[in-house]
Amino acid sequence: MSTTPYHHGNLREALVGAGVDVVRSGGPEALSIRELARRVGVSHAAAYRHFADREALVDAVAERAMEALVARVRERLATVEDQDPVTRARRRLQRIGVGYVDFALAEPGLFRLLFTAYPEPPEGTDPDGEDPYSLLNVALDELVAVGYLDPADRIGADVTCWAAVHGFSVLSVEGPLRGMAEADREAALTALLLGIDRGLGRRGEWEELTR
Amino acid sequence: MSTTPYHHGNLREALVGAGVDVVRSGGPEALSIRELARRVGVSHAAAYRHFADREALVDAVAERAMEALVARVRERLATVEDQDPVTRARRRLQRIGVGYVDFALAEPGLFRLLFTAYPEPPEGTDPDGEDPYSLLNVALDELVAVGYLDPADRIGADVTCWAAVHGFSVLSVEGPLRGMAEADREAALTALLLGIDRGLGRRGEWEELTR
DNA sequence: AGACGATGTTGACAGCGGTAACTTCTCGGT
DNA sequence: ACCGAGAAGTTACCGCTGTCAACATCGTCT
Repeated sequence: MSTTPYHHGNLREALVGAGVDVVRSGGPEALSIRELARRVGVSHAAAYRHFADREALVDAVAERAMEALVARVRERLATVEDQDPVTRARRRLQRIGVGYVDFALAEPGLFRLLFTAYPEPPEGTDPDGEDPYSLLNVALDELVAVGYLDPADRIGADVTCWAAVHGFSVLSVEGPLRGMAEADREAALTALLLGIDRGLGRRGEWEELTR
Repeated sequence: MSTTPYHHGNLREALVGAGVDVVRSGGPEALSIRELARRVGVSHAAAYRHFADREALVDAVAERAMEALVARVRERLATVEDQDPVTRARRRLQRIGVGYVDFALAEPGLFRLLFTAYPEPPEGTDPDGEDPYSLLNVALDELVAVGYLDPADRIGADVTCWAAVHGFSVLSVEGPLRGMAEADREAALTALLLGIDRGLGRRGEWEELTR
């Protein structure tokens, strides 16, 4: 009876969990059905009872990665303590960016996986409404509400912010900015977020946001 | 004698050329040594006389892709005809961004390949000095020279611009912005480039850059 | 002429995604 | 309490890939 039972119990979860481990250490390209089956101690064909194909498995792991990303951003968001509404809103936007990049650098494998799952839109508006894009939009609406961001400039601001932060992450994780010294990267990110903040704010009534 | 000669002549070039074709139509994942060999009409192992492994082949194709990207950006750059030095410099920066994104959307396969070649830095400072990053730096220096960009803000400006434009491209080509309506994307890109321009310019002495 | 190095071929191996046919277990209805 | 249906796992196979080793062919230099 000490022999492993014929049925695993909850193979699906086990596979996804192993998938997260593999991607964390080896990146998306290390994610193979056979490798995961091996890790879980099951034949490779068993996985097909729970996933239509490799892509479905990748998607499932990507979902986990997305949850981790959102968690990281929320975490950073929670550290904002400013009282002044304007400063607070601006800082919140900044924190979203910091959290996003943080995650990308801390978990390059998971981050790359998120945008490697080519066929299906990795983010978009999740039905459960838990994606970084939503958080970003909330933050931008807040900036409009407190009067920092001109409503006319609100259009396209989401894409601009997302593109800048995502681009920075991609270039840092798998692009030419990889291998940049930590301090330099920190400075570059600060400059980038400052640039966004500056580009969004109304002219005149502007004051540098402290680090 | 009409039989194909035993030696191909210049197999390396032929393989890379076929590689470009394959990637253009099928993306980086369609790039396989055997497929290229088949297209060129040569045995699958012949490629190993010219490339150490698949990665080397991918790199060679990526180099071509990079040349095409630079060509596209230069092309766009050449269309700037403004006389006023400041406007001219600002517009040149804008054109670089437009060209970059244009290429990404026109050649998604080649663009993705550029940043799929994980192990080796795809861009970086090429010895022959022909990469988009150099063009960007020249444009930014120009902005400083004409007095539009504060020298203090020059630091990190390169990364900020690159990140924003690259991020926009990535999100449009393989990310959540894929499938966005053409007009919407156009508007979003305009807003993004405007945001960059605005974020860089000195306060006060500022005036909207016409489309 | 003849040897040699570069180039191309054939054949093999392992690992991958995916499918089919078969086995084992679980569970719900009588 | 049974027992049959279907869920879950297994083995065996296919074709594809990258990669290597052994062999064949060609131009070229002496």
